[in-house]
Parts: sequence; C-alpha cells; structure tokens
Amino acid sequence: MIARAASELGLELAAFVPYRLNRLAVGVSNHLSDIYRERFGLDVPAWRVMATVGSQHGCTAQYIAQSTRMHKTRVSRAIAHLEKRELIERAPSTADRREREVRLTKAGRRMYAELVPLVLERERDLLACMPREQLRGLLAGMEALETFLGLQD
Amino acid sequence: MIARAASELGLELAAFVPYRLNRLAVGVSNHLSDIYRERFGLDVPAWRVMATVGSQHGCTAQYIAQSTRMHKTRVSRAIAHLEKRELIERAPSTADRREREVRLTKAGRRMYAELVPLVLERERDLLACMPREQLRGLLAGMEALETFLGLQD
DNA sequence: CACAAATGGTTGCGCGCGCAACTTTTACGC
DNA sequence: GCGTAAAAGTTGCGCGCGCAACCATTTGTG
Repeated sequence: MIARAASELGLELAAFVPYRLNRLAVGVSNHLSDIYRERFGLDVPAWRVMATVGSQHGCTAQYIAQSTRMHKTRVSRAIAHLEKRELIERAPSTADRREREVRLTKAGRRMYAELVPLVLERERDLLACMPREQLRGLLAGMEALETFLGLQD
Repeated sequence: MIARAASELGLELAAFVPYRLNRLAVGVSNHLSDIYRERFGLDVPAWRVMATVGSQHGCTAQYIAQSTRMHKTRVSRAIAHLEKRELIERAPSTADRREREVRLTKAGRRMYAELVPLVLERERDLLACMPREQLRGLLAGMEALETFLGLQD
C-alpha cells in the first residue's frame, strides 16, 4: 500500500477510469447520434426502441426496458412518441391483456432498414481507429468489467 | 463487405459497442457514486468539482468546465451548491475581475482527503477484476478511441 | 373461488440539464 | 482611446428523466 501513496496525494480526473469511461461513452454516443438524430429525428431512447423492436418484432415494453436497461417510464414515453410518428404500432396481446405487442409499421421498417447499416458502418469506422489485436483487448476488458458489475447478457 | 452482410440483417444491441460502452459507464458510475453520494451527499457534478478543485486550488469555473467537459451552467450550479454547503469558497480574481478563484474550505479539504482514497480504492477494486495484461489492453483501446474522437486530455 | 400480491404499463410531479439571453469585464482593431 | 467583439459567469425557460402512485389484469394461495 506504500506504492500508491503518491497517487493518493492528488486524484487526476483525466486519468481516472470511471471518468474516462463516462467521457468516452458520451463522445461515442455523440459521434453516433449525428446519424439517428439529425438524419432521422430520433433521440437516444427512440433509437434504442427502434433497434430493439426491429430485431424482436412483437416484443413488449417490458422486454425493451430490460433489454436496453432503460427505465420503464422512459420506454413508455419513447414508444408513445414513436407511435405518434407512426413508426411503430401497438396491438393488445391476446395472451395477456396487460401487455401490448410492439411492431414496426411499414414506414418504421423502411427507416430501420436504412438506419441500421449506417449505424453499423459508424461503429466499424470508430473501431477501425485501432489494430485488430488492440480491439480484441478492449472488448475483452469491457467484458471483464461487465461481468464484474453484473451487466452482461 | 460481403462478410458483414449477415450482421446487418439485425442489429444486436447487446453486442453494439456504443451501447455497451454507455451501459458500462453508467454501471461504473453507479458503482462509484455509492461512495460520494450516500457517504458524502455529493452528486456527479459536485463530485467532479471537488475532484478538480482539490488538485487545482484557485482554479476558475471555466477551467473546471473544460477539465470535466461539463457545461458551464452545470458547473456554475454545482459550485453554488458546494458554496452553500461551505465546502468551497470563491474570491474575485485580482488579475481578471470577471473570474472568481475557487478553493476548498477547511471542511472541503477534510472531505477531499477522506474521499479521494476511498474513490481510488474503488477504482482499484474495479480494475482488479481482470489480469494486469488485460487491463493494459483495455486502457490502450480506450486511449485509441479517445484520440480518434479528439477527447484525450 | 375469493382475495391478496405481483406484473405491464401510464401519468403527475419535482428536479436537473442545456440553450439562449443577459451582465460585467477584458481584449482587439483602427 | 473609443467602440465592438469576446470571454467569465449567472439566470429564466422548456424539456426529459426517475420516482412514486396509480389502473388494469393476472397469478398465487388458502
């Protein structure tokens, strides 16, 4: 414990991993949201709902909330907003009448089909800033943290 | 580009790096904020101001804003809040009377001295979930992304 | 079968954020 | 030096978020 005495005298925020991680997440999110915000008028919750419903047709709000780790009220409002824009539609579930099955409309599917390739291309562009081996290292480290924090799945 | 055709059919949010990064940042932030929130009654902006002022005595709000990448209004309100709690104090700068030099009070220095070791210990605990070499890989990858996005320093 | 507990989902409320506008002071251009 | 632009910092405003409370429905338990 003597070894870390020096680093405790002053905490350097710029070298502090939690801070760097947050700054990085914000930076990456901004880099990405250029696409779905300016180009398609989606904010973060709406984008996540679109992304989830696009691959899990007929899922419930509850499923979206768990899958995206967003608060259920945030999901509820994002869905309401997207429904008003006629990008998704809801039908009461036959099995459980508390639930409502969420689906993309025709316009929603069109947007999804246009949006996903652009977003994935952005991700590739971003990750192309480092060599393959380094990327593997980054992902492995992220996975370790996710496991430690009970986030992965 | 043929190789990625399959992955474009459906975007899996759980494997999407921007989303994972955001989730990770939130998780790490929560893991950390247990300390400064419940124990010291600080929220994220207040904690960042404390951390910055603690190592840069007499700095300005502008400096804090750049250093933490927070909006200047967010900084302004965090400072006002901390001043009300008498953890920091402000004195008009002699050189430039628009500025106000921000310093920790005696109580602020006491809290800082108590807080920083706990926070750094939390960081170490977190990073101890992976072997040393993997941590090096994670940090290298993060640095590459920071450079690419023009974030570092 | 009835009643309590739990679940899916929505809404009212308070709060904190970012934007824009503003005040005060300093720097720049001629 | 005077006037305009720019910078430090604060404040009013609208908005989106999370919390808690709520409604409707379903599940569990005696």
